[in-house]
Amino acid sequence: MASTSHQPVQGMSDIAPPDVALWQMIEQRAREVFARYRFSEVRTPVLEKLELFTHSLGDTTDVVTKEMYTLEDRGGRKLALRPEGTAGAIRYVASGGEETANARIFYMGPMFRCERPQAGRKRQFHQIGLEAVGAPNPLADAEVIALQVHLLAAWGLKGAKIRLNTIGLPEDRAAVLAGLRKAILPRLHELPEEAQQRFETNVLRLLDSKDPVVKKIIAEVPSVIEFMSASSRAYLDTVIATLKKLEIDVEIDATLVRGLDYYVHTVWEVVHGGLGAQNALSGGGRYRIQLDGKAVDGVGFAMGVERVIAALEATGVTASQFAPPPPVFIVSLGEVALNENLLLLQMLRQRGIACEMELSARKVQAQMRRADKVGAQVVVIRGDTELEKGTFVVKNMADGSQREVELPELIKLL
RNA sequence: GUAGGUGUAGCUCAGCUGGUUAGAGCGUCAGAUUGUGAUUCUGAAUGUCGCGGGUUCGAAUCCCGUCACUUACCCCA
Repeated sequence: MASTSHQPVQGMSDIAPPDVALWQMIEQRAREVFARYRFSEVRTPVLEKLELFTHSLGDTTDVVTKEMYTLEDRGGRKLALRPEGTAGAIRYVASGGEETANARIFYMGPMFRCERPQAGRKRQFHQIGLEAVGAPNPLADAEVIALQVHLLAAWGLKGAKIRLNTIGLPEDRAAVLAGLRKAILPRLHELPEEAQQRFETNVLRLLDSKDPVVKKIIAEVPSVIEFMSASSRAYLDTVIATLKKLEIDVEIDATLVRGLDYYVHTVWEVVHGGLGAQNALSGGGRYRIQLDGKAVDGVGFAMGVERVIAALEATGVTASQFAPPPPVFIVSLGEVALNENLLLLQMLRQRGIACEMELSARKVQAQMRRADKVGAQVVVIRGDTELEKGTFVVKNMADGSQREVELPELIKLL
C-alpha cells in the first residue's frame, strides 16, 4: 500500500484465491450449459493484428480509435491486445472453410481496453462469449438468447433483465438516420451543445443519452423501428414471437444502440440493478463481419465476468459459498512423528484426500489452532505413543470427540 | 481526455483549527495450557503518515506538484 512499485498496471488487478472460487464456479457452469447447447470452446490469441479489429469493429468506433492497446513487434508489425472476443473468433471461423460455416463456438478470457477505470470497468477484464455462425435466422437469435437466460439461471443470478432492439440491415441505415434527424430537427435548439454535435456525427448515439433533456425529446420521437424496411421489422417480430413461445421475457427498447459497426438486426443487453453506472453485464447481437472478402454471419454475445460477479454479490452471493472443501489436518508430536506423518500426508493425498500439516515441529496447541484456522473438520494426531502402537487419533473438530484407530479404519473414516 | 472523493500498520480505519516518543480494532506470532482448536486473559512484532518540494521554531495535519486508488462523464462487457 505504501509503495506503488509492486502494484499491477492501472486498471488491472490480481484475482485473489478466495475470489477465484467464484470465477471457477462461473466458468464451470458456463461450460456445462454451453455443452448442452452443443457449443465448443475455441482459444484464440490475446494478441492479434491491429487491422483485424479496425476492419471488423469499424475504424471509427471509440473502441478502435481510443481504447485499444496497440504495439509494434520487432518486425514493425502493428498488433493489438484484443478489446473483445468476436473478431478473433470470427477470424478463426473465416480461416476454416466449409466445416466452420455453421460453427458454434464459445470463448472465455481476458480482454483489454485502455479506458478510464471505474465501477465495473477494468482495463483488463474478462469475457465469456459465444458465437453461433450461420446465415441470418431469427430462430438462431432466439436460441442464443434462450441459452443466455439458461446461463444466468445456472449461475443463480436473480434480477437480470433483457433489453432487446433491432438496428436493422445496413440498407436501412440511411432511412433510419434520415428519419431520426427529421424527427429531432424541429427541437434541435433545445438540446445541449454536446448533443447537437452528436446530431451531426452520430444521431443514433442520442438515443441512449443519459442527459434528461435529451431523454425527454427522444421519448417523444418515433422509434427507430418505424423507419426500417418491412423485412427488418418482420425479422424482429419473429424473434419476439419465438422468445414468447419459449417463455422468455424481454423488454423491447428502441433506444438500445451498439457501439460496434458489425451489428445487424437483433441486438440486446442483459442489465442488472445495483451495478453502478455500467449496468450491462452482457451485450449481444447479430452481426456480419467482412474478412478478406468473405462475409461471416453470426449471432452471439459476450458477458463481462467482473460484472456478473458484481451482480451476484449484489444479490448476496459470496465467493466463500464456493470455497474448496475443508482439508484433513495432520498434527505431529515430535520430530520422529513429523517425518512419519509426511508419508501419511502423501498417502492420503494419493487417495484423493485434501490434507495438510505443519512442516515444522511446532507446539500441539499451535498446530491445533492452525487446523481450526484452515477449517479442518477432521484432525489426525500422531506422536510417539501412537507410532509405537501403530495407531492414529482422529478428532472431530465439530464436537471435540476423538478416538484412536488403526490404519484401515483411518482410511475408512476419511 | 474532463470532474469530484481518497491515500496513515498485513486489513478496516481514528488522529479536532499544525505542537514532543503516530493510535485503535481485526489479523499474525508467542505465553497462560510441558500432547489438543474456534471463547477468555496477557504480551510482542510490523509504519520513510503515497512520493517530491514549499511555508513554519515545529507538518500525518497547511500550500504546490506528482503518482496511485476510487466514483462519474465519454464510451462499453
